[in-house]
Amino acid sequence: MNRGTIDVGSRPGGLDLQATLESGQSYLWWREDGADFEAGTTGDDGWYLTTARVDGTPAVVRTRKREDRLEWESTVDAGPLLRRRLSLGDHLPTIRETAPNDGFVQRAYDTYWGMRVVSDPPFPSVVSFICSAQMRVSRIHRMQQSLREAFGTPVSFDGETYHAYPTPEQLAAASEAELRELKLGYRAPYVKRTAEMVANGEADPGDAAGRTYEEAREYLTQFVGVGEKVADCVLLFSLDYRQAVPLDTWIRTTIEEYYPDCDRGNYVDTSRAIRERLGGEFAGYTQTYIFHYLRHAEDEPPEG
DNA sequence: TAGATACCTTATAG
DNA sequence: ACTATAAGGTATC
Repeated sequence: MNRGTIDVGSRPGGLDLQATLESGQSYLWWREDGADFEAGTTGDDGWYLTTARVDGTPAVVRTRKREDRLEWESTVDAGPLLRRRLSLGDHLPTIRETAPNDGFVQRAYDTYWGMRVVSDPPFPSVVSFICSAQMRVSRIHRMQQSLREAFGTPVSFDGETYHAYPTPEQLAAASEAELRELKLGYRAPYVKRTAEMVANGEADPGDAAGRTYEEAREYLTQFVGVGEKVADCVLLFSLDYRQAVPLDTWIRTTIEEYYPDCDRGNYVDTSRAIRERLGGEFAGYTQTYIFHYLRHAEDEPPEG
């Protein structure tokens, strides 16, 4: 068993672990206490678990926050992995500086200050967001758990057996019927065909990185089940395009209510307009705070 | 090229 | 109880 701690208290903005992991950015983590992310259970002093691949080998990691330190235990040295996946190097005050000085945006930042935009591995991120179409957050999460348990490689850790997130090859080998049994619905063939594309080398979501933002989004839409919105999610939550603003039903409501002039009637132009309105470079970061705030704290009184 | 429609399944509202 | 509706949309026509 490898163990370690990471000081997060001294990092600008600190770390709100629960908000980071339960805000619908990543579907690759689960709570050790088994509580549903939508159950409203508060506090981030319990363990969160995930799997990862280190040099191709499946690993298990668990982490929790104690005071100003992030503690972790793992089958491997998980320090570097956590720093990256949780974006601990992001300078939150600099990011917040770019956000508009609107009341509800500032309240969102106040409420979840310390929440970081994650950097998930590309393939699991693509599959997660293909599954997200017309689906509730809790069920997207459940689907990824089902995929891991049905098709992932078993890994032993601390006396328990876990399952790594399936590889493209493992998902490509699954039948559409098997995927439908896991309640993926019409997303089942999308997941299978995308996994096949990656497995046979036709394309790789990681290859979108390095392109300009809009070219990268175009590249990702070649995968089956990946449209503009899902592509933006992958760019933001996996490939470090912090300007990407996924136009989901929540942000569309926000645009309607607060920024009606940004509605240009189509995805690409509306996306560009709201991206500029939310500060450009880190617009997606701000969108993530807004999304989480609208879903969970809209009725809470403002802080201060 | 822009617009309408079908699509799995489940939780929640009415 | 029972039906309608919506859920972090996309593919297809």
